[in-house]
Amino acid sequence: MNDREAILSPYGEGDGGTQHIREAIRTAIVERRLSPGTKLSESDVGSLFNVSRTLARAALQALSYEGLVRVERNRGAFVAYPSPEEARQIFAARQLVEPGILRQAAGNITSDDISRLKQLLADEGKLMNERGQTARRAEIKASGDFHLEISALSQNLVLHRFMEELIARSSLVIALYGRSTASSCGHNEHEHILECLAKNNIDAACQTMLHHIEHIEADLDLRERRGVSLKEAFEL
Amino acid sequence: MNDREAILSPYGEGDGGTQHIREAIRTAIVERRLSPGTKLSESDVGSLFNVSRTLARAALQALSYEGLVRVERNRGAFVAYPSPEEARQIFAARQLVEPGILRQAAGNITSDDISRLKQLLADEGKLMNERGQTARRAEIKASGDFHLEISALSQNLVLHRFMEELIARSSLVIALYGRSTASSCGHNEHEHILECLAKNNIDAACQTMLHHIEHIEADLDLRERRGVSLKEAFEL
DNA sequence: GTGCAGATGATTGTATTCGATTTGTGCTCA
DNA sequence: TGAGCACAAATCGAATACAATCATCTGCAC
Repeated sequence: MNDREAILSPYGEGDGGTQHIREAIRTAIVERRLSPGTKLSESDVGSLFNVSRTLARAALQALSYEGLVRVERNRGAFVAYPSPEEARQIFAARQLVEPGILRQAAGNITSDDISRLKQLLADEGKLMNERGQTARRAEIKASGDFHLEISALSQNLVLHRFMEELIARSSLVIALYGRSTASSCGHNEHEHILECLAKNNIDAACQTMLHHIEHIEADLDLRERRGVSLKEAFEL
Repeated sequence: MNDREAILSPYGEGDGGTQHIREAIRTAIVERRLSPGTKLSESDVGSLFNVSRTLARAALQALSYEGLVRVERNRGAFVAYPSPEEARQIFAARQLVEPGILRQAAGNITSDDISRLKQLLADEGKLMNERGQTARRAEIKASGDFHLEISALSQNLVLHRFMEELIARSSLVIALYGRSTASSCGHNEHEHILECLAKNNIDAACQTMLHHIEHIEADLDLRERRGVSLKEAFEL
């Protein structure tokens, strides 16, 4: 997670404490430690990180551009509560871009990359066998990381940034609408994609990727949880 | 441009004056009234819009997430000066997503949409025949608007947002590296795409779209303008 | 004349303050 | 008892103030 930092923040990496707060909250959201709808008060965030509201506000603003946080005027910031429609759009976008990204990545991949990815999958596999919330969380994260590694290999920062957003929001969606621990079924598919890449069978890799995303989405229970809006969720 | 506003800002549309400033600067950049490398001092921006530095800063920050503005720590904000590599990545991303978006849009398009788009192209054509900087600027903008209309028809906000970013940055790139007024050659291609859509010949539309983007990129003179950095550009 | 050191001015980074808006609570009155 | 209104608390929105950083300019030594 260390050397990724450079890739994760292509523009204005410094920005003092804002970036730090942003990353921390982002990770917390992706790992499900913050559940959708949770209120993120500027004062609370600020005091939590020992900074003023100014920086907290900037961080929350930044997260709202990624779609992870919803800011309502004069109300405050809340962890995003993606609607089923939003979820569908996110996965439609992934279906659209990921095969293309994979194709580009395949052109740049080295054997070193392949073994590194294999290691990543092995780690992911270990997590799968563990029980408990933290393992489950780490698993969600690791599952996303595979896709991010692929997009990094495409050597296209614009696309990589977009994928970061999509993966983060996907995690949120899975956390919300995920039916089972069936993300484990995705694990095999990750391996299969990697095998195809190793054999330079790019078309098969893309096919598998498409099925993979399809499977993830199929495991969701995309039914409206709320009648009018997510308003009620705040009070809990 | 009025009713598009709702689409343009899916999240947190209010945000007081920040959004206004952001739109104004964004439009100025896209229309080439602000050239790449120009310094955007927080105080200057603030006094220009009669707001405090706080709001100016927020607007610049927001623009930096779109890639239109570059913020350097303790240095300030500058209109982005995309590198040739960045330009290539932007167009690679467009090549990747636009055919897919077009395909989705084709599924939703109505005859009303088609006539509206025809009108848009007609307006664009008028601008092409005019001379002068302002006409050229409006033409650049109109050319991008066609692609944005298509992405709006895809009814996928996530993808639409991404396209907004790509189109805006493309304008910047064209302003920087554009060789001729050859964006006019793209006009015919827009028409051709629309004709294919009208005939429900989706594959041909996608093909044309790919060629179109290719042509735009081919018209660029993607050679590094600066040796070390864009530092010199600031002083001018 | 050239090069380094310190001072100075401008600009950004962050905190604090004041004002506006919303929400929640309790009171009054029908 | 319940609806409506008014006041109070909390939170956000924006502006201002202060601190830190960087760029430049000057002056002195070599």
